[in-house]
Amino acid sequence: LKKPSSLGITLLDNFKKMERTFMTLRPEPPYDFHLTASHAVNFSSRYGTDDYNDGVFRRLFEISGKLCLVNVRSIGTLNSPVLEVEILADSLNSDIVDSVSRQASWLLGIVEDLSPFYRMAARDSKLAPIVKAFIGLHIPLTPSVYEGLVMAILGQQISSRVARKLRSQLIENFGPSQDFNSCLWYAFPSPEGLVTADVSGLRTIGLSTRKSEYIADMSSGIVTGKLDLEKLHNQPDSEIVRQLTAIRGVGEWTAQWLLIRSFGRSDGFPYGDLALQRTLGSLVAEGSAFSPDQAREYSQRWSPFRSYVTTYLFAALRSGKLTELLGD
DNA sequence: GGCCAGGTTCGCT
DNA sequence: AGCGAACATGGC
Repeated sequence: LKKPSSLGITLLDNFKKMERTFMTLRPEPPYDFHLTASHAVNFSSRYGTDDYNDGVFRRLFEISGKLCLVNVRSIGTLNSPVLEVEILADSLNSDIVDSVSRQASWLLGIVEDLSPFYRMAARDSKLAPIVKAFIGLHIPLTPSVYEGLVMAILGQQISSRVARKLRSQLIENFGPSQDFNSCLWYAFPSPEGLVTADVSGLRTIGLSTRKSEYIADMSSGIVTGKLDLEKLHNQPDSEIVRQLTAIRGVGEWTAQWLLIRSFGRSDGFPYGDLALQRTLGSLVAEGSAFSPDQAREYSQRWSPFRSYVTTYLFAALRSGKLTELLGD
């Protein structure tokens, strides 16, 4: 089977029993689809279940037991953005289409209004050039808190490269999959799937015993109903952090990360993050990294938009443009 | 081979 | 409260 990343746009040619539908979404301008989709896949062609190649963002969703492949492309502009969403599945109904519409909107950050953040950034001479270079970047969000949590735990402490490998391994070993025209696509594993995988199964992909336990325990909590992550959407930031850090395997870094990537809050700030500390150092302190306390202290000036600051700084870092944007 | 990487927990003072 | 070790793996 071919890897999806090598796939052209000829996906539909041989479809016989597949159903297909289209819809359009209108993001809050300014919206840069290429930047936002690139960020969603971490500036590689594939990240977890998400794939971005040839200008098309693709992801396999599992919606009430049915697997749906979603293809999104831009048919608008930065200031007048329009996205075309194509949905493919064995069978479709209006509930599935509604659900895909909601999830795709959330995933690609299309309802976020960036203008208050841009007004603040314009008054900050350090931040302004970096923000300017990524105008229209919205924050991609995880379809479920569970997915964000599992992905964050996988990424704790290890290099981003190792983390990426673990993430694809997790999906390819334990995620539901379906063949679409000789391309195998994977959806994110369900809590049930990872409970079945068990600590021993999770360890086989290269996770430490401890991380395997975190993930297995958390998945089991969701299956048994003891843990309800989605209900945290109704809570204030501080309460989300409090309840998340009570989960074994979740510390402050992970909780702040989830505020940004899974709850869509504007003011998350993972000040314990080594890469963020170094980036802040090169931004304001001539190169020497900030301590966690310094980072948190300095970041106060960016409240309540620290999720965006974090995202734009990482975008600059990961795209390799940070140094050139700093030298004025 | 040693050390570190987009942390967290656990067991010591 | 604060500090150090252990954790799996890949890259330099």
